[in-house]
Amino acid sequence: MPLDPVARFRRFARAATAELGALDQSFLGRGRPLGTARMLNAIGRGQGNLADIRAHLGLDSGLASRLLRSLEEEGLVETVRHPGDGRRRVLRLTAAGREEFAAYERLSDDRAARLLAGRADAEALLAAMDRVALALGRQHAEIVEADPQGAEARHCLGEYYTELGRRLAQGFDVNLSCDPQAADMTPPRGSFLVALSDGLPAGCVGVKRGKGAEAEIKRLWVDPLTRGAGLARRLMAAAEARARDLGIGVLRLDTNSALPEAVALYRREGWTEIPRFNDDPYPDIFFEKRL
Amino acid sequence: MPLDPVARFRRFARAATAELGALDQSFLGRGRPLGTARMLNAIGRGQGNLADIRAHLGLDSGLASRLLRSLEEEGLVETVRHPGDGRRRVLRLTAAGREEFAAYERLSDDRAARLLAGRADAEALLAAMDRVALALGRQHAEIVEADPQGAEARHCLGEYYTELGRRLAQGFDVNLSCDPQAADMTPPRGSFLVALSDGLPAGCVGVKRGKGAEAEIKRLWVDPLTRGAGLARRLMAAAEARARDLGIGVLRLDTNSALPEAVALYRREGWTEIPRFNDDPYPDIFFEKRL
DNA sequence: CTGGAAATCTGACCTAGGTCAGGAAAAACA
DNA sequence: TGTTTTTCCTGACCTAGGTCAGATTTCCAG
Repeated sequence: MPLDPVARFRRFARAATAELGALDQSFLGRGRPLGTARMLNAIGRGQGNLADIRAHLGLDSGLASRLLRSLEEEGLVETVRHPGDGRRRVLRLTAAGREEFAAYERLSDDRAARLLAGRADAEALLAAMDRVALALGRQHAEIVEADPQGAEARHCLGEYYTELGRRLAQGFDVNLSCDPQAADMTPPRGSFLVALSDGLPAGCVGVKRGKGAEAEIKRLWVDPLTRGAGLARRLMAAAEARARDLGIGVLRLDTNSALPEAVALYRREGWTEIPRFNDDPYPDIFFEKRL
Repeated sequence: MPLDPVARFRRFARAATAELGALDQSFLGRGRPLGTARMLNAIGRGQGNLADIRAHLGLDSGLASRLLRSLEEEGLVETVRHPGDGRRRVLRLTAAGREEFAAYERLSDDRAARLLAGRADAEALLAAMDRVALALGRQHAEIVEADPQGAEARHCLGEYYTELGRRLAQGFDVNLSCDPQAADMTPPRGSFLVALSDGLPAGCVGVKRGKGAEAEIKRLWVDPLTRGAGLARRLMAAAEARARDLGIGVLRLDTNSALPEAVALYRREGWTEIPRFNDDPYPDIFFEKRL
């Protein structure tokens, strides 16, 4: 007796609206209108550019200007001339502003912690939330360069190894594979890119410089929940662009035919198959692309 | 490399806020302010009582009055005196109002259908949404009397049988058990109660009248995702109250010790164990309660 | 150096939403 | 019967949010 999918979706929408509406309301507890609080939040998250904030929050320029003014009058935000462009203003929290921002963060964290506390099935609930969040926010992931030994990278690589172990017939042991050196994937030699969906890692790719001018794509991975939205393609495009910036003329990569969606992606994106170029035990198919 | 639970929750909150905020915005497309649209919606869902709507939408009496006036002026709603209490007014959609209400419903349905369409993992996504919706909206389930052969009841009973089959060592086959007659669980003989979480069934219980004055509790079931919020207790309390209304003085029930949480619930709620009173092959433990 | 474009600000104005005090009508109660 | 309570309505008023036209300052291309 399956339930109507549309009704299920709408039940979800109503429950989430009610819950998250209450979350919005809780922001009003600090005696500041919601619009002002949202702008403070955006600045606190490092958005220093008024135009970006306007676009992000969907505000009219007049309104944005007034909200900013009121934050300045409260002493929470200070503005300085943009060094390169005198028309712009760069926004920054004052000490008091950082304090206030932290108070808002605490409100959200407490609420989240309270909702999760004392639930035996918290992990299952979080997994469900991840799935929904990634499904709703698929397109919004942003790709940034990251430290290949940082927390985001370690999360992605851990998931990558786990998945390889599950999908390769012979399993996967990092120690048997040629694990790239971090320095080879750090500028100016190479690069490591992470896709962040709302600040949490959702995918990665490395550009690893070898001896001399040769370079390889390594460790392409996308969170299973996010697949199907073209994120792998975006990661590859970003990696190629970054490689070009680093003066790399030819990229190579190795992969395994047990990963057909990856092989199909490479073919689709203009990679050409070449003979084996290393003695790593795991790959069985090799590609090259001239930039 | 597990991610921070609070960060995961907040990613979910942000994604859902953005998505569902857009959903709210879409209601503005029909040229009516949100408050008015919400009131139209509440009336369309059968809320005919102004005070209830005020409470439900959290409106001031003055504001509610004005919103209602504007719907009347548009010719979407008509009010008549409450038959028993001349101070009250009963609200009802006109033909034009029903048309408009249907248009809003279609907006929501289309949006839901569009988001689900073309997703290979739609069922997994819906399951995740169910889990989140039930976790967030646990407390809101309402208990109503239903036709034991209606769609909600059939859904609950199907899930109930499946779960019994999984949990009883010998499996479960409805045909071997004494399946209650629908008429015995329909007023005035008995009753069948369904818990609805946002309109979708989340649990059920039956009061089945036997020959003469004896009566039994049957088919107590709560959706696994909703468990832990006391819904089973509420269902039992509602069933007992309904039984009392129907003039029943003593209730009995049978269950199985492979369902320890049910047995614990009965003991906690004041039921006393009695000897076997039927020859059904599945139960192995029997209870009674005087009302 | 000059005219157009970009980034922001200012003032005027509007709507939606919300609060409050009090009024009218009906019901409940003593 | 008269008094109190309940239900809803009305008018006055306020705030947050949003729009628009035009001003100011700066940048940039020619």
